[in-house]
Amino acid sequence: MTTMRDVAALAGVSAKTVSRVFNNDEHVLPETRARVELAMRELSYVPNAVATTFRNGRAPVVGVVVPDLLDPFFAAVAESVNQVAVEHGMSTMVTTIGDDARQEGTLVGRLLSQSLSGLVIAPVATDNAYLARWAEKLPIVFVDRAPSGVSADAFLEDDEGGARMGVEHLLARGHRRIAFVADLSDVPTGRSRLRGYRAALSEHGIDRDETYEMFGVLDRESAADAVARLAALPEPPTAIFSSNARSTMALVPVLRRQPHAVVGFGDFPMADMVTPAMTVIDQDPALLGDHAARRVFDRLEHPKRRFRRRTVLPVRLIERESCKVAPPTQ
Amino acid sequence: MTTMRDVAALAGVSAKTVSRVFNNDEHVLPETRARVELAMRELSYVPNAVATTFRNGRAPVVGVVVPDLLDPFFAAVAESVNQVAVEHGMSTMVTTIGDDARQEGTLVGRLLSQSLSGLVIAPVATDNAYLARWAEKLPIVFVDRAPSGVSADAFLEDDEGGARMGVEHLLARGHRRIAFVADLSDVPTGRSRLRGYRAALSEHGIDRDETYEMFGVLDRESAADAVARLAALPEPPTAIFSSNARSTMALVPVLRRQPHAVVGFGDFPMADMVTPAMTVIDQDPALLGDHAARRVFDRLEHPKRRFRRRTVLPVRLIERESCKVAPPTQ
DNA sequence: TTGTAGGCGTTATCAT
DNA sequence: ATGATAACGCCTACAA
Repeated sequence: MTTMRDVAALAGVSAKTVSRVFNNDEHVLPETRARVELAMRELSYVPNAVATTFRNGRAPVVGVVVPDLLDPFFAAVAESVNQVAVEHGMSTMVTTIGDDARQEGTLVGRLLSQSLSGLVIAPVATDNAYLARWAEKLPIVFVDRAPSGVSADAFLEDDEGGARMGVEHLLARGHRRIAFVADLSDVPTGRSRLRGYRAALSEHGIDRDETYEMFGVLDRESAADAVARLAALPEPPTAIFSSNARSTMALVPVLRRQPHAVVGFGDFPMADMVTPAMTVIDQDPALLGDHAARRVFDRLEHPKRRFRRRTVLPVRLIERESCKVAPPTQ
Repeated sequence: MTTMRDVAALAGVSAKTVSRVFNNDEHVLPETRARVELAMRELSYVPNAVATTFRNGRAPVVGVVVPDLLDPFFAAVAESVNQVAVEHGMSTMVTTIGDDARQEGTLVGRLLSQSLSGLVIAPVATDNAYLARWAEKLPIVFVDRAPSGVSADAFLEDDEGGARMGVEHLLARGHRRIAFVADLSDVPTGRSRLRGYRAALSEHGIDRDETYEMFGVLDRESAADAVARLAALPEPPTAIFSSNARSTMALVPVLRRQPHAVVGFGDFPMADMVTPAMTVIDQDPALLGDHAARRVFDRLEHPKRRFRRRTVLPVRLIERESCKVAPPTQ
């Protein structure tokens, strides 16, 4: 690997001068510059980015931590963070942590020990206190899920309001027995959405029925199972509010056999083409990722400036077919 | 940031001893070890990974380069590379390069200057010669698309055979006028699939009709446009072979208005739930990514060993509904 | 068993 | 305008 010293030797200057040329420092004579540039080309010099990072204690890299890249929501977040990073001449380092909260600290720590310039994280752990010691050293921005145990910027979507909107949509169509399905019970977003669901019901004078709240709907099998259990209840629900896109997608096949009016939180590709076409609360993950990434760079560029810590982006309901299953005439 | 020196000072030993303790070196007295470990905990010492990387010239990081994370195919590849990396105690650095081949060199160069341990790449550029100088320094493994201008390991799916299989499926159902749609004309995978398409036709004595070969089908709008142009031909095709999942997904809405028998290359989420349910050639991107990542580590662990350079994974046809549109009775 | 010296490649500081 | 020096944190080689 050619280093600056090699280039310097060939050009008959010091390493520092090569450094100056490479970094477009003004204070280099044009002819010196020319000689150095020639030498650089001759040796096809590429700087060792690690050495530079080591030197200034900061890598031109933004870390991205998401549960799962197969979820189009998080893929979109990662994608847009990456775009913004590239705009700023940086790279992204993406790590997925799965649904296992216990791994989170280890994996994120491994990432952060790389002297990243910033971090965008959608955590799965309910306690992110392990990030506190890093937060002074680099901007950390939460997306999709609020920080807990550490104070940091956060870009969230209106989980509670969105859930409420979805449930109200079902109520407006005459449904009274509305179930709630979600993937895992302890994900922060899931909790907020559950709150919104309950709020909508209680505002309409409907008593909460815990047997209507189902968790663990991760795939088609568990979705079929959940719907079967709901159908077996003495007063089976006529509608379902699905708390996240993954659960919504898993529900689609069962709905053909056992129709229920459904509204899901989170749009997904082809949601309008599946049968039934799914009515969803749309979140715009790309925008979320974009905001988060820009905040990282804002913080880097203006260390003193004060920013709003928590930004909640609105969501909107996209009406398609799945909400149109009629309630029983009473 | 606490360093080994800080820990050493507190524990009353040399930095080297701290290093030994941290790396589980045998030659440390239990009591010394205990003192050092206490000091490490007290200062909550985390090693500077960049310094280590700098020192041994190699980061515990595998690079992943894909065109686009929103494409579930590449998301799955990235996801499984990441899993294998984590298994080996490493992280992944994912960069997306979009469809712009000209950016590829720059972005990949930026990535590689970080002293990565290995690279898994699904290139968009038709010439990857810029990788030649890196290939001696770290294992580079191509996925999905074969290397050109550099020799490297490659894990590919059987593009030509898969396309042939898909077209033959349509032929077997009585179609004779079969169109080919793809995203971009110069992607290597697209070329192979076009070859397979042509081969299947010619083996069945059908003359090639270039007006049946459409490119630029990237989204629903361009898909509608392409189908309209096909329908306007003097002898409009009755079936379509779609060269990739993105194009196939884009085609779904038009097919409802203008039915054609369709087989697509590449499965996608919910393909069985959309209307019409899409018949596809399935590729298993997770397996592709897994193989590629493992090859990276195999190369790292056995620098001398010889490996098969090119591995082609089989594909299989998943029959659903979209292929069942009947050809006109003649 | 423990410690010292030196260097990986780059760049900030201070001279000249 | 250019150069010498030193330092970033860690680890290998060698010494004690």
